[in-house]
Amino acid sequence: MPDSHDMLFRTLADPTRRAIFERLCRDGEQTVGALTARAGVSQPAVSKHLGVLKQAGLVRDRHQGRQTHYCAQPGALSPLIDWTSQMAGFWEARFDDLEDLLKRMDQ
Amino acid sequence: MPDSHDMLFRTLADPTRRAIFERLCRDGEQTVGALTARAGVSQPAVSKHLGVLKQAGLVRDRHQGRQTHYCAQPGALSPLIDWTSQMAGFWEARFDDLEDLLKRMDQ
DNA sequence: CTCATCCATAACTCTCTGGTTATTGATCTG
DNA sequence: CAGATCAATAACCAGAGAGTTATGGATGAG
Repeated sequence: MPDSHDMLFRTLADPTRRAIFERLCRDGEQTVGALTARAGVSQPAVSKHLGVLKQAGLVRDRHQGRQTHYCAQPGALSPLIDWTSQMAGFWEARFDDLEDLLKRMDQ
Repeated sequence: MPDSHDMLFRTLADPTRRAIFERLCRDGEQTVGALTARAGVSQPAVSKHLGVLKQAGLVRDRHQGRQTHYCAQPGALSPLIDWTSQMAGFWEARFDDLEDLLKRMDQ
């Protein structure tokens, strides 16, 4: 069972994909065509990236006629935030341990 | 010019590498041998991962005799935190815009 | 109905990278 | 000094994945 961090980090590791997500965060809902126009890669490539982003829960799609609108789901970033603060937390915890140790040594 | 986000995301995308970093955050400074013992991959693989982590600024090394000690530098995660909150920020800004719009429509 | 447009999928290529084993350099030990 | 241990590097391999072109299926327009 690959944890959610894994999918999240792997999904956001690609610059093109991250740019698409950023764009959706900045400017809101976009059609595939609009995203393709600025992505610098072909339309199938954009569709594939959107598929990966959707799989990771980072975007939602909405079909309207023959076009598909995608919008960002920034809430899906929370595991990433959790992980980051956990790492920082471990760091501080160990720092506190060191402080305790120094205090005890000081006595 | 690949921004620092890029290197950071790419570095943390690999599960083995991320596990090594997590371990250094949790348990503090470790030798290559100690890390290899729990990494599930060969020593050269661990050394390569540590090289990548170091390149990204996520770890520091300290040579002592014939062994090398590595420790995490969680401060290097800050661009990642910045990026994440920026994405969330864009989201909220657009939400505020929507609120403004609705307010104006309400008048 | 016919043609055009939009998006997704298929099939393929090519590069990148994470893994391996083998080796070397350096340091500790006897 | 000789042998052993630790970590880094070299050389290589295989799989993943990001890109392409080609195609198909569905919807809108004339």
